[in-house]
Amino acid sequence: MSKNATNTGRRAGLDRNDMVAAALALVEADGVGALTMRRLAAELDVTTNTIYWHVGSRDELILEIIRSHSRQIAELPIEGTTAQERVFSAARHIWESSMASRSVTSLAHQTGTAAEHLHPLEVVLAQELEAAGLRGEELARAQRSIQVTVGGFLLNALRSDASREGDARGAAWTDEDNGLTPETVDALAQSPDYDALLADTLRAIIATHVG
Amino acid sequence: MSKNATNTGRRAGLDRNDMVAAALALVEADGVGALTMRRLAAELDVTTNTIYWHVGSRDELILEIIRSHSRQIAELPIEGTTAQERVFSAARHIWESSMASRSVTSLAHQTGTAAEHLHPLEVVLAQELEAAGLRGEELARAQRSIQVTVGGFLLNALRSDASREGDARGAAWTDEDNGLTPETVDALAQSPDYDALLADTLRAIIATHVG
DNA sequence: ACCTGAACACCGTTCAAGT
DNA sequence: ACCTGAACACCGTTCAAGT
Repeated sequence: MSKNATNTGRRAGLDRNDMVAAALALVEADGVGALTMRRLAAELDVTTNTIYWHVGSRDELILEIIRSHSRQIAELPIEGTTAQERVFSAARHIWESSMASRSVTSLAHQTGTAAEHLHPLEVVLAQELEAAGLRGEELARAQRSIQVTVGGFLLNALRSDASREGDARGAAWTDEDNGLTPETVDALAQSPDYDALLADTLRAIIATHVG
Repeated sequence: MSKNATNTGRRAGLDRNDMVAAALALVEADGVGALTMRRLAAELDVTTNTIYWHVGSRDELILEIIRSHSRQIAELPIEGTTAQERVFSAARHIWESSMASRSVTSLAHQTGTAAEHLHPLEVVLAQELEAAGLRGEELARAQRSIQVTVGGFLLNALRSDASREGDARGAAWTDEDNGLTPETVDALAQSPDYDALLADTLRAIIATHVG
């Protein structure tokens, strides 16, 4: 667990960044639930107070994790030639990197720091919207509509991850007498393909704003 | 705190429904954070074990709260004459009743029981989509796209509630050198009108599915 | 059957004290 | 300046015991 071999005295020799890095590693390895001050302290071979001294509080630690990870997000190249395609590409990048690091995304969602987390990619989206000719209030509406929608899909997709196997996700639809067609009930009972669904939804939204 | 005057012995005389009702009242009064087994026990003038005996666990209690509140959701009348208008109306009902009981909605979101919570209103939406001529897989895509989008807006709107006053919500946009137009930055820095934004977004999505 | 008292194994956080 | 030991005020949950 201890990463510094040149530890002469009882000083741990760790700084704020080491704490944040270890916390990020912990979350990525064992999920959001594993991030407790006591576990992190054990991982670093120090007391919880050491973390408090360097970081301040659990909230600050989480904010730093998000900021730190935010800087590590690679800015994928925007693809497409038309304005709609390029905006679509920028929007999907937000989805893709969020899904790529699900644990951190979950942490960001649970702590209300999702905006902070994805800001770099959101800037790229805004730039593409400007390139498409949008400005000011008009751009803000498109931007937010896209951001919020992607956020909604992330929420559901990450929840699907968490729920066990093919359990009773759509059981509510089959186990009751709602006046729906059998083929509709069947379709609703199956687990959705969020990836494809987001693509369709995004295209619909983007078409109304840039075109 | 004690609601039963006819309490002869040391028996509390409370059943499962009383626990769930008190828990629901607690959440609506003091928010999700107030729902601890110990606080609920104190509210009912019993020990936590009494709750465990009647309900089982905190997770079961929350599920029952959601189910109980789900039954209390009034089914507002669908408005509009065209298919698009009526689907829009059904979709907005999900948003409206979720916002009307924010605390329970927050609880449902945090515990992954949002689908359970809003299911009655989602059935109404599905029925309107069938009335609009959709069936099976085609309907499921429309249904989910709408549900997930509304969920995303709820997530953001409820978070805006929680965040203090007019603090640094859009500060990230103004405090940096992203190559954006000043009027765009200004627009993005302001707090969004989720209600109006959802209306626009829903119309865009619905238009692509029912026409 | 229904309920209590006491305890277990956790949390985040703080305070006084050490070097 | 940097870190420990011990404690406070909470959690959810369980177990043996009472009536």
